[in-house]
Amino acid sequence: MPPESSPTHPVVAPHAESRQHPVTRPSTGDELRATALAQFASIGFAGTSLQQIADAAGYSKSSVLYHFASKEALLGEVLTPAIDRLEVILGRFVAAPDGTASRRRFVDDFIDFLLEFRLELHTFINQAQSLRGIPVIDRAGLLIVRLSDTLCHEGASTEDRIRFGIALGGAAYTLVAGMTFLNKDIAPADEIRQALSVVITELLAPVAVHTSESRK
Amino acid sequence: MPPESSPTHPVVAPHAESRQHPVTRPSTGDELRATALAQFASIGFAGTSLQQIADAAGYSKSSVLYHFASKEALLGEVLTPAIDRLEVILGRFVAAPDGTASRRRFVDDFIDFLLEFRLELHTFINQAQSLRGIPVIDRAGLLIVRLSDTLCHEGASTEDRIRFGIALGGAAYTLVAGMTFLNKDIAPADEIRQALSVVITELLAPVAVHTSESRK
DNA sequence: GCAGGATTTGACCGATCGGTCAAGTAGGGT
DNA sequence: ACCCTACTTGACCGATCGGTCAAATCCTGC
Repeated sequence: MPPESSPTHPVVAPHAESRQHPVTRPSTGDELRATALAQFASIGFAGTSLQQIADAAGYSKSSVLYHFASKEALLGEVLTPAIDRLEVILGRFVAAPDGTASRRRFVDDFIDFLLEFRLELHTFINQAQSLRGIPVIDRAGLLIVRLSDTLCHEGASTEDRIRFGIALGGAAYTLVAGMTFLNKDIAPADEIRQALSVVITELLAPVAVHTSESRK
Repeated sequence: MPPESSPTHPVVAPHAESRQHPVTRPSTGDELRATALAQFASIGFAGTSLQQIADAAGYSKSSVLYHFASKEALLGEVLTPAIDRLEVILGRFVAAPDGTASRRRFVDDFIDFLLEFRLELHTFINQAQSLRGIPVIDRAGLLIVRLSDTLCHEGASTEDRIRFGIALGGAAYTLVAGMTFLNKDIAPADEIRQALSVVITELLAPVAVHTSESRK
């Protein structure tokens, strides 16, 4: 029976260290997940073969299928943490009272999400339509729609929707594809974070104004 | 020998009508190009098989390979018109004197380009990294870099680069993927155009200000 | 009607696809 | 020593991959 996924059980190192320092080396499953994610994001799910993933990670194809029931299951395990995180962010946002401060914190949360799960977002964003029917994809799709509806309310203008779409798709592209051939990783990291914050706020702020802080 | 590509020669209908009215039905090559483009954009080049393209277009796989030398050649013919158009737009922009009016016309040209070649742009934008080495892809990559450099000048800030990336990737995403599951094609078409114009100008205007119209 | 190029197609090729299976190795508890 | 579990792997399966080729079929000028 494959090692069950849910929490990657540490087994050793009683003094819990979360990051993969040489003390707690990443498990085989983690290596495979990371390798698969990189391939899914750049070549696409349909275009990535289990053999490629296995070769890139230094295992055999059979080992990949030992750790994950199928290629789709592997995709599910790869994307789930990102979707969980996005769900938390959205939940926190709808729970808080409408207001500028709440909006601002949401944007901050969202940018943290973008930076941490850029590959997962890029994978989902650009392939959701062709992967419809896979549970994890459908779940993510519903989340995105909920997010859009929450940010734009019901009577949102076309411009508001387009602002949200450009922020979402633009960030996903810039942080993954654009990063590696527009600016050759010339990125002081926190400089990127700050620039991203300015632009995303600029894109999503008008939406906030329309819906809750319109005429003060 | 396959029918040569360059200009789709009409053969009939001396009174030239460019659009595919029932009078001049689209040629087999055009049908295949359109079908392939749709598949490349949604499933990805690597994930699309010649069989799928043939089936979707109502031909056999052999027919596809009769009209196009290979899968890569098909990709090339599909993307080339868009790249040609982009090249013209960029050329016109660098030829004109730096100024706000020139910038504004460039944004208009660019939005026309986005709307007309949305599938081509989406295909290239999200798969350029994994398709490096294919001539048409490398050519498009160079164009994008030139475009970025022209818009941002040399000493452009990280924020400027990110603005350009978000505008480019965001528009490509919104017009293709976002369109079909965020807003169920509720799009009065010119309403989309206008909203797009506002948001793209907003994203690229600061770049213009920095480089040429900074301190008036 | 007929010749001849343009087009379409099915049969076929070696390679690779996702996935199954059984044989094997490694190591810890007893 | 023993066994049991976790893990890894190569051989193998039917299906499909991109691509070749030679027979059909279609269409047009004569």
